[in-house]
Amino acid sequence: MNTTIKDIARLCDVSITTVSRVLNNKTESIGAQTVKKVQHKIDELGFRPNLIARRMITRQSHTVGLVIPDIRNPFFSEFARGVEDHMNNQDYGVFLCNTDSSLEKEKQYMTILQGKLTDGIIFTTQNKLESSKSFDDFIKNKFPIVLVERYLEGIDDVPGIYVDNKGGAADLCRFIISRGHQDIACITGPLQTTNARLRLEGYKEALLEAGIKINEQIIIKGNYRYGSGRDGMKNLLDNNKTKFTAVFACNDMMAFGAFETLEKYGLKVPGDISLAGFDNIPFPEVFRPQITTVDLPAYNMGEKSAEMLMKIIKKEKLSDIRFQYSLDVVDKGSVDFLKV
Amino acid sequence: MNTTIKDIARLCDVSITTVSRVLNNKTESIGAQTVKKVQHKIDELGFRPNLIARRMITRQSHTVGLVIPDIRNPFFSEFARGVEDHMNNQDYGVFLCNTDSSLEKEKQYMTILQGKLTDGIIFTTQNKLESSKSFDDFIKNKFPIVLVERYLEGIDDVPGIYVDNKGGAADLCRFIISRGHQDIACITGPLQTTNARLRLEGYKEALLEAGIKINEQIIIKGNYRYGSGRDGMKNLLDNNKTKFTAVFACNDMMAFGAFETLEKYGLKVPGDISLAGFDNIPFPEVFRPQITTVDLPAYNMGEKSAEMLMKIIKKEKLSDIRFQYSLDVVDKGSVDFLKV
DNA sequence: CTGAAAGCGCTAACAC
DNA sequence: GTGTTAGCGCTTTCAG
Repeated sequence: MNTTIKDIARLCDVSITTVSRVLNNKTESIGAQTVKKVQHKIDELGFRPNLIARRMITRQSHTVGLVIPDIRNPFFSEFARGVEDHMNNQDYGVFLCNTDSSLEKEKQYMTILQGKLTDGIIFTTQNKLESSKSFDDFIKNKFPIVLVERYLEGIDDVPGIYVDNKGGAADLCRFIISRGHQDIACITGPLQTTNARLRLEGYKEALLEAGIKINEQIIIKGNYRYGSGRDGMKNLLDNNKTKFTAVFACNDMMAFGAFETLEKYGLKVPGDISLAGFDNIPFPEVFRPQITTVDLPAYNMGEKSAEMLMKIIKKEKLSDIRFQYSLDVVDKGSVDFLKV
Repeated sequence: MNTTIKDIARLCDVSITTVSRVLNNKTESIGAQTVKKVQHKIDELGFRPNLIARRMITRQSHTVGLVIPDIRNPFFSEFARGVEDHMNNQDYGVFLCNTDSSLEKEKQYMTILQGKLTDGIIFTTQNKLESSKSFDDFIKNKFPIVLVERYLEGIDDVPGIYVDNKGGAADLCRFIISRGHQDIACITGPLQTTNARLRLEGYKEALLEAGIKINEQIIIKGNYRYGSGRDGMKNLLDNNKTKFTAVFACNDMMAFGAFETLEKYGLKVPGDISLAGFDNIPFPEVFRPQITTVDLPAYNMGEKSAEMLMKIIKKEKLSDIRFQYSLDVVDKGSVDFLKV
């Protein structure tokens, strides 16, 4: 049997209320002697109050759920750390849920998290259709939730944080164009997802604005994974009849994959082909290749979403129900001036 | 007000016991009609039982704590994923705690986790003295815990999983020696930690066994961080009078740092200097440099520790109280045959 | 087959 | 200053 507040009370010859008060630092109205006596016993026995019981009464779990596709993805581990650090400062804990973006797992976790296990949820997903099914309950129940880069059609009153995918992609492409490139290929993300579509839109916007015609032949569909970058590049090199001098891969992983192919074909980056990605996955600076990219402020986004969630939980007013980060291009030298 | 089991009972005109039974699938002894009626109401209202209340009674949280230094470190995110996957299969959740190896944070988290929030803890730490202070309570309380690569002096009845640091380092150095190298420098980890000491011991063992004299001049103290690899290498190159043809950095991050310096000095790896690390941090294969290293099976270790912890929680018998992984060298070509 | 009642360990009015 | 008491929402004997 575990020691409880009752045991302490008995041992100290006081009521459980008194013990409870000491435990909660409500000592203003208790004799200094009593406090000391009780505290001493608590320390002596190494007694820890049962938080579950406390939570039952106070009706808050002091925990939030963090639902992400995969903690091994550097973006999400950065993000998670941002969440945890902020929550930790507020005396909140984090319950980790990896879903692999599987609808099944997402639902399963959501159900558990709703069971009073958490006071709120930060939810991210990727690589799949933007359905709102998993959220119906949450939205109905008004369960505190913050969405991260999740675009729900027809629903705009759910708090969320977003990045300016379109603007970032456009800026990056403008940068490429400013180096003299006109024939710029694109390896897209999975176009069922809004953020992949937005990046593609940004690409098109920048080209059109520069008076460059969109050539669908050099727009290859990928899925944000390494392999699809590698294969997409192969495809571009083997089957395509249009020339191109630069490639915009819609995320870094695909850019790395594309690089593998370029290297295999004996093409230099930059020099023969310029290459750019998106995400700014953090690697040591000595690593090669270094690919020009667009930075996603993962840690900040984690902190920000934690901050928003806390406000919702504490019923404070949100300044913006949706927050959008603008994105910066990070020049790492993989895009150079076009030689004439 | 939230719906509770009581509401369902009232609405269905049955007792709360009956509702509880339906909720827990103990329907053998209930009329099919009743079950249907109750289940229907539950679905209709989207009712979810309060898990906190349930936990209070059943006295188990179905959650484990995962205490790690930093989820952003690829080793720990792999590890964490292994833990989560195993726990998930057992219907257990994971409560994430980043400590930055700070004693303060560790204690803070431990206290919370012990407060019945979790049924057990998986604990890892690094970069500091192996004191048992944080654990006194746990060990006294017999709180289920699994240590990961944490060596506690004088305590050997606490379950833990370990890797064969000494053997791995020795094998790696034997590999280097087998390529003809005799003058092998070493950049160590922080020697207050047991695992850094063990890696150094492995290095020495391999050299001695090959009849090579240990030269303390080319053993540089590092701290497992990138910067200390970079600076250690500089130190080795600038101030040291003994020649060396290979360097064993006691982890990959330091090896990458060392590589930065070598590159800056115009030295080729391999060719001019052979270089090896430890950990096998996962990066895409296109990346350069690729450093020969010793693989740490992070994901497996996560799964294994989760498995051990579950056995302890369920009071099943552990086959071994301590489990040790043997380690394999991964040749990535950064160590070549010594030119004569 | 079903229900009444006793708690789990704690907090929070409300008394004294 | 301190104690009594009534729950929080659920599970679980034990009766019927």
